Amino acid sequence: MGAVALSPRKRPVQPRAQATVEVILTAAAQLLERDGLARFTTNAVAARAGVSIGSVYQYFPSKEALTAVLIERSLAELERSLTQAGNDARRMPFEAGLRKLVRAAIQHQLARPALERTLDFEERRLPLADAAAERIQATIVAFLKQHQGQLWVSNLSAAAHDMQATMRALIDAAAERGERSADAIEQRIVRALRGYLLR
Amino acid sequence: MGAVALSPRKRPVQPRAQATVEVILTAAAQLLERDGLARFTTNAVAARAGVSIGSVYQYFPSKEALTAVLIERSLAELERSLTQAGNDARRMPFEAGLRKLVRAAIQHQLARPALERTLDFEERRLPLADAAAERIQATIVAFLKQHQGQLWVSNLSAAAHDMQATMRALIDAAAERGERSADAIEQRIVRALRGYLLR
DNA sequence: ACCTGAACACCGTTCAAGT
DNA sequence: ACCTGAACACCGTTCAAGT
Repeated sequence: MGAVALSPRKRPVQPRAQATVEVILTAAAQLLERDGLARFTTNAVAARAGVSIGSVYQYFPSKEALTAVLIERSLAELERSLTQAGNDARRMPFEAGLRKLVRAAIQHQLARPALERTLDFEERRLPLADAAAERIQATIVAFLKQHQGQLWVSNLSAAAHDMQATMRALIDAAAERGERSADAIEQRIVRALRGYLLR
Repeated sequence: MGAVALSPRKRPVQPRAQATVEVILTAAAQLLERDGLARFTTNAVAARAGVSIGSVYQYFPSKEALTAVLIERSLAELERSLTQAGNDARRMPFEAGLRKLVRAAIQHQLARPALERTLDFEERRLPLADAAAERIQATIVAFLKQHQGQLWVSNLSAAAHDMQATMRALIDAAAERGERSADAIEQRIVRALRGYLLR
């Protein structure tokens, strides 16, 4: 029935408590990375973090709230490098700028491919209204707007959405095959997006 | 520790039992479609199917075995329409053939987008060795081989894998935005794949 | 052959009790 | 303020008992 509570319950004020929260989040990330959602249990998180289950629920109102924080942190990180890439791209021709954005996404996703893939899935399942996600979308739309004259697409917002989906899919697919060369992945994504976008 | 058992446990021989298995699978599909993995419980499946939980476990050794059968059926269906499309494509130039394949994938995925997306996620989580999936891959590789002279890609197997990932991503993204026009989706996917593939 | 439902181990979450 | 762990409702899975 009721929606799942996702926002952290209570802010840790003492340094000791901040450390507890970090150790819990680290354990959660490691479990999600190693075993995916299947063995991601609150008991396993507490055990791996070396705290009692009660401590987990003191700061996180639900299992999903743990995932939500990991998603937010990941998005904040992606936002930082994508904003930087977007700024660099401003003085570049279309394809060089596109390459900058693609490169930022690859580096982010390829750092921890298994974790990112799971977070991604949960991101679409959970009703997060994340500000970083909206700024990421806005950065891509701004890039597209800048080159709109050369582009085939008219709905820039939908195009930005499709770009993110395509980048994620091709990075995940490469990671699944065990590929690790960012250069080769970059080239393929740029080719696909150029075909999608250009007039 | 041990791997999850995925193959059906026992074949229903009497018509009554075949009906039981079907009603269980239908309930499972409806639950997955409506609520995703979150509320997909064996108890809910049994209740919705109107059978006892014992009956579910008589035919399926685990919850994942239910999902596995749904995945296999979905792949078998996609294989049928993709094989047909591949045959039609044989007498066509590259882009018309590509369009045939893309159209088949769209029609399959857009029929039940939410269900297909969840099955897709589980497909990569579960250790399925599905024959239909390999024939789908082979069909796409065969198509690529036929036009290899015009193509930029050298690793046809990786390219076929990327094509499937791209198609799924762009169909899912469109479905997520509420888009329902197969024509518009087709055009965007064909543009992206043409850019990816062509020299 | 097929179906049932109580039983058991485990998971998500709460809460009274401690420091 | 922070932490603990027993307690409870529920879920995955089994199995003895039925037709």
